[in-house]
Amino acid sequence: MDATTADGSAARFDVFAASCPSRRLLDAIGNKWAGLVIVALGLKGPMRYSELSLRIEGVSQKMLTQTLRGLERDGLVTRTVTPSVPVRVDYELTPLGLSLLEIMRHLKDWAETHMSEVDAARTAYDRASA
Amino acid sequence: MDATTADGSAARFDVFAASCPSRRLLDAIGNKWAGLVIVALGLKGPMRYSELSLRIEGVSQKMLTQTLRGLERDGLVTRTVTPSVPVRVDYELTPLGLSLLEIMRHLKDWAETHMSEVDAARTAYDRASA
DNA sequence: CAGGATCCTCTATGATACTG
DNA sequence: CAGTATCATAGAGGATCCTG
Repeated sequence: MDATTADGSAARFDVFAASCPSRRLLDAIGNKWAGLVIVALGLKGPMRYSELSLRIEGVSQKMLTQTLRGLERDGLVTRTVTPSVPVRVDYELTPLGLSLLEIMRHLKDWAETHMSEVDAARTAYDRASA
Repeated sequence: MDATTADGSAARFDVFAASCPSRRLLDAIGNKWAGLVIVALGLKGPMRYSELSLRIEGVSQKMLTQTLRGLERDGLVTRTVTPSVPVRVDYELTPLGLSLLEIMRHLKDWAETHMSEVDAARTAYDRASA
């Protein structure tokens, strides 16, 4: 993990450098909705805009669109337009998106396994502070 | 991951419900610095506040303190004060924090493996849009 | 050294209205 | 249906000064 190179030739990754790609990873999945969209698309095959909208509780049109655009730009999802009379648009995970889905599943598993501990710690902390 | 049950009997977690704990997981690691702090603490043993501050490029005092407090509250790190003449404070991952570190390593690995693909997709997308 | 307290600035996110 | 455009706002994040 060298932060020494500016060219990036021999350097691997330095999460602590402001310019490291791994920081952009956090941008990609760290935002409020991207992870949720990826997991939603992982549940089944292609999903329509409206399906996603219904499935992901609380997302606004703007945020859903913005998130999908970002994921498309990053090569994580594909956007397929079918020019029928009411237009139909399907979103689907790319292979790259599927690989990220695996990570999201790890996150999900961690949450399922340890979230109660986090809650307990939080309660204890708050009680001690009060 | 059933989103189908309204009764909640058989349902485990529904990431798509606004109240699901998994959303709070995203809060815990999705913010700009928490993940970085965890990875930093995973590099070696306990670290002092100033060490972390130097290691994590770009963090402000406020954000570092705030992040550490949050992680402590969630039971992911411990805070140990040594009342020497200039006070000394060490932060260290708890077992729970270590388990999350594992996930962070998955994320890091994914980034190292696929970030170039993301960059390529991004470049292509931007070129096509121009 | 390790923060606490303030003030200030964006950015992320949302609500609403409109369109091909 | 699947968005785009616009306006509005809370809160994340940062700069700075101060203290035990």
